[in-house]
Amino acid sequence: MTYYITTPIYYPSDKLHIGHSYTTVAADAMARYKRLRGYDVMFLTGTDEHGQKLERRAIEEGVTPIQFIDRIVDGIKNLWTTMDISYDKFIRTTDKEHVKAVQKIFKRLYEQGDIYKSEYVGLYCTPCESFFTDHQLVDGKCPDCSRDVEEVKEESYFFRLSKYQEALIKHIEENPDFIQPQSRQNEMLNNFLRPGLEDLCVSRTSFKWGIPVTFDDKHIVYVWLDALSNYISALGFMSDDDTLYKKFWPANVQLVGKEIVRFHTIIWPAMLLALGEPLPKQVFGHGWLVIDGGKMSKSKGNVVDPTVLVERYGSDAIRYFLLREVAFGQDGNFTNEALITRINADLANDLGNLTSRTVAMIEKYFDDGILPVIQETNEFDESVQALIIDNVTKMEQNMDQLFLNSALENIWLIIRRLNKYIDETMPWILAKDVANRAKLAGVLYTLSEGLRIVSIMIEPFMPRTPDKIWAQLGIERGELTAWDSIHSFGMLPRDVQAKKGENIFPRIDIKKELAELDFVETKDNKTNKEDKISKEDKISKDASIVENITIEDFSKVQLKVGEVIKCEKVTKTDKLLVSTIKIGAQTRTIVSGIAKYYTPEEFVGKKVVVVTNLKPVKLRGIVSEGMVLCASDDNGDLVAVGPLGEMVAGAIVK
RNA sequence: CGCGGGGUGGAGCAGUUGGUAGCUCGUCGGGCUCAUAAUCCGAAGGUCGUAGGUUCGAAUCCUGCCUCCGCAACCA
Repeated sequence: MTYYITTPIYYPSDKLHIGHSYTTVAADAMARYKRLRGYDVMFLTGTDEHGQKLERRAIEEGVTPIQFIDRIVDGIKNLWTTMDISYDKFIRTTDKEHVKAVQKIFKRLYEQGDIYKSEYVGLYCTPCESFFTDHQLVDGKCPDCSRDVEEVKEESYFFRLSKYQEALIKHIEENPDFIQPQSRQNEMLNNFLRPGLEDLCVSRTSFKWGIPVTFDDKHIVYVWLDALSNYISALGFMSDDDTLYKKFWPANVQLVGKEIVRFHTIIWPAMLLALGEPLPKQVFGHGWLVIDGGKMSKSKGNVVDPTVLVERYGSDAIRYFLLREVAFGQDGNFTNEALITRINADLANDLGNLTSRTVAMIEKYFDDGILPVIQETNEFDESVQALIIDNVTKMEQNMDQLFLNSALENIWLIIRRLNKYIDETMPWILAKDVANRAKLAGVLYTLSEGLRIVSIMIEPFMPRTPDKIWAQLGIERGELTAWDSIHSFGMLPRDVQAKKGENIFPRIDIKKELAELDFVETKDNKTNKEDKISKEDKISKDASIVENITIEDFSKVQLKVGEVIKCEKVTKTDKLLVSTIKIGAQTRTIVSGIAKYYTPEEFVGKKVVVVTNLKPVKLRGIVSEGMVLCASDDNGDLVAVGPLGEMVAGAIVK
């Protein structure tokens, strides 16, 4: 039995954040679980190392692309080591084998007619170095700089994506498990497949950092064909030795974030269809960790660095939190408070404390901490055992569907039941009477055996904790820690020898910790921001340093006070308001991106400062004759600027 | 009418095929003392966004509306 699971390959232009860890930890838990179940597992992760952005980043830093990338990739591998990621292979798209495979794939698709050479016809603005489509243009001019654009034909290779549209729809409809969760499947069908696919441009000539097309070396292979191929090139597809490919492909699960479901469920399968290879059995698009309800992003400065957290709480705790807190497939909140609450409640109080009290009682009540073999059962044993076996079964079912959080819930039901069992049986009372020795030993045996079963069940999620529990229960890794040993209750020999150790999960002082985390993280994000700014300085030396201008320069800008006499929302936009503004005798129509901050009603009647000699532009079909001045802060919050006292509309601002 | 996902006790969420609304955290009261001020029991707290409809019966199906979040578009 084989099991092949992949994560996306990450783009090493920056340090990874907690979101990347989330995907990878989930894949790791599955890989570990399947190994424990006896599968021959291949767990692949890696990095996508080509493209213009990396080329540029390297230039900024004054190093070669590979020097730049090597450094980041080292960091990524270190992160995976500290998070106990048990990948079997780490692929880099700069690996020789990968490069060769991509070149062969490209050639083969070309030779069989699935890739053809054509011209990418685009409208190009030379100063802005950008292509635009027809409807992006404003009055036939560049939307960025309003200069003329020229029609440029760039020779490119295209992949016949459209040819596979019907086959894909059919495959998706016939294999409801192919795209999971269901909502993602709907999205793909409604948004992309049914409206129709366009052929995909798969080569570039505008930059060099990539895999050259062998038969036409002006071209390099563009990201799709390059990056997506990793899942099979890693197994030696089209190489001299494709035993791994034969063994593991098609993948059982390809785990991806929801933002890249489209590439993995349309472009990737189309490529495989073209190659005549089987499609992965499942592509699972999980949700995001959001911070305070919003997306994590560098500009917001709310990026969570997993290394900081792992250093403080250990990888098992972080892994547990990630997999427990959010329903897999949906978005979930990440907050430090939720993290610490979970660690305290579930790990310290429930699991950690259960271990402590069990072990402590065995040591305290029995000589040398060894349970006597003569034991008696009690009225609660049966229900406890039944609950354990039931939840073992349910946990396995949940794992097979990738419901990791539900699987963890099953485990915790057992843990809670065991804590309750202690109160029900009251071993400290039994300990007072020698006549109850056998009964007492029976209670502590049930607890030990329950704990042993739990310790095995948590191993896929928390690879370090089981050893600590086993040490306290006097178990060595072997038959007694094998997965099969949890399918029936009572595998643990009766003469348990317990030995108290350190608390496996110390309780955290939440108030103190939150304050410290806050401090550490703000500092981190700040330095990131500063780093970024200083880098930008390097590329555009003068852009970020504000130059002094003369009064003549300033007087080129004509500013006037205007009164908003009419204002409404531009239909089908989120951000645009169109206002009629009275400036002296004339009125003007001005479009502004302020709908998030002002309603049309409250904007009417406001006196604002308007740039009156700005070249008119068309926005969403409306000619905007000027600009309303607004102040905005780092968070993007925005407020319009107006005269502090009474002033007539049309007054000049200077 | 661009696409998709939400709106469930104070907070965060479950509710797979329609049959008296659950979990965790928090709050309050109680029990216990083996344990990491932990644990166990109990209580308060929800007309499941809203208005209709289907049904013997709907958080669960259908329709309209309100609202939030992503994507797309867009920010002179």
